[in-house]
Amino acid sequence: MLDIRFIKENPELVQDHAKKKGYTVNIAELLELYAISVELGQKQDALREEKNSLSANQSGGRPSDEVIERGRAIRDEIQQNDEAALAATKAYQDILWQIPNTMQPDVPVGGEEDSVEIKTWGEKTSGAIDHLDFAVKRDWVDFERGAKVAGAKFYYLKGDLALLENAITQFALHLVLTKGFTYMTVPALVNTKTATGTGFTPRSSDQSDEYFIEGEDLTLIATAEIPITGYHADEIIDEAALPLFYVGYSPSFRKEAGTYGKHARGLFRVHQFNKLEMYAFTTPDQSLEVHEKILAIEEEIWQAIGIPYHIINIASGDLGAPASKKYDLEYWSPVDDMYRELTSASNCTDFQARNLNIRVRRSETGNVETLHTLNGTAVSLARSLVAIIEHYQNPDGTLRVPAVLQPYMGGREIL
RNA sequence: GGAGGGGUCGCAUAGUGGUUUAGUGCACCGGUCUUGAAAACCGGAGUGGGGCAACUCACCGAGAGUUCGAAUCUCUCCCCCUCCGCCA
Repeated sequence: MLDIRFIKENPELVQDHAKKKGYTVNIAELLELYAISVELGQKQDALREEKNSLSANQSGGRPSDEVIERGRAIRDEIQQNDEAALAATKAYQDILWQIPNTMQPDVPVGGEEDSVEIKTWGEKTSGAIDHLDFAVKRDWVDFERGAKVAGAKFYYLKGDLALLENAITQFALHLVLTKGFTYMTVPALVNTKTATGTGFTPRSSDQSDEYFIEGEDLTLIATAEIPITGYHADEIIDEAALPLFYVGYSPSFRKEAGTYGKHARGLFRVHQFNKLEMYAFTTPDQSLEVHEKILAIEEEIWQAIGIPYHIINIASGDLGAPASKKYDLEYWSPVDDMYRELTSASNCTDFQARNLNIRVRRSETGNVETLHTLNGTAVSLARSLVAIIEHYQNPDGTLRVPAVLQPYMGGREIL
């Protein structure tokens, strides 16, 4: 969520950015409800002050009937006001939670088609066999048995393709580790507080993309970003420790309801995939630079593997609530003759951190402030396999192994 | 899952209804002393909200309750420890 005081000082800005992101929120109503909440809170505080002074004057034994009578009256009044005060607080907070993060000045305004290409790398080629046809012929992937065992869009990876997935993970992990990241594995299920704090919709929402465990306060993670964000919840981190870099490996679960249109075939969009995710906790003044660093690592990975791509600066309408700016790395698909999303890097500034109460203690002043969080995909495995099959296939049905992955495939050059 | 024991301001602890809006030790910051440091002594210091400020409110795992008054009593839940059960 945003800082209510920031909203109070910049109502037009917040309203404008929310609109550009495609969110319908009423800032004027929010501020009105907030004012009511503060006013009721002040009233309660005054009553509590009197209550405290009454009991502070007692030194043991039973106070006079008068004092008890006054105490009862105060207690009842506090209780009566409490309902309205809590309702007012909830009313403004309900709106506050719906307000998306503000954006950085260089975010393009508009919908998906307004995202701006800022860089291209590699050669666009054309004409390749669809990854699913290619892989099924080699008995490398089995969606039919996935459906039998779990449901549509679940799958098995088999043999060399499963081994290649492991090789990609190992290669990317070792590369990221040279950049100062700490490797962690994470809980694949998280509680509601962690999921919603990271910016994912709760169980109650019909738009939720997450799977929920019935009868438990548990959500299957859609990305390791969720448990890593929660890792430092309710902590105050010394400035000297920042930036903190983590790289987490986890399965990712997504319902992907209503996305059965284009590009739904095969491994590109599935209900479960493995992912290696980079994550950073930074001071507010470090996050812009770290965002570029994370993007640079993503580029380094995909240049090393040898997949042509471009980088786009995601337009406002496609950013989502938590991100203040987002880069996508889209690889060039010689099957579809278009770019398709492969990885993503977001600067969520203090939006997630405020939800989960993650702060930094400044070295010089000792002041405490909300820190910044960033996340970026190192490799998203199912999609990585699609890209590699499309670009490294041979006409005879064999697959070349990208040179940097060969050490992780026992030196094999052809699969 | 069962039984028992616990969760207190960074760490360690005191506190079983009213000068506790939480004491003490360690660590931390400032000062005295010292050539400098250590030690000793003096003082300061939690997080969040409201207020221009003085100041004030909330927070002792979370929530609810009893009471004029709750860290302290009651209930529910969460987490940790020990033992048992189950199990990679």
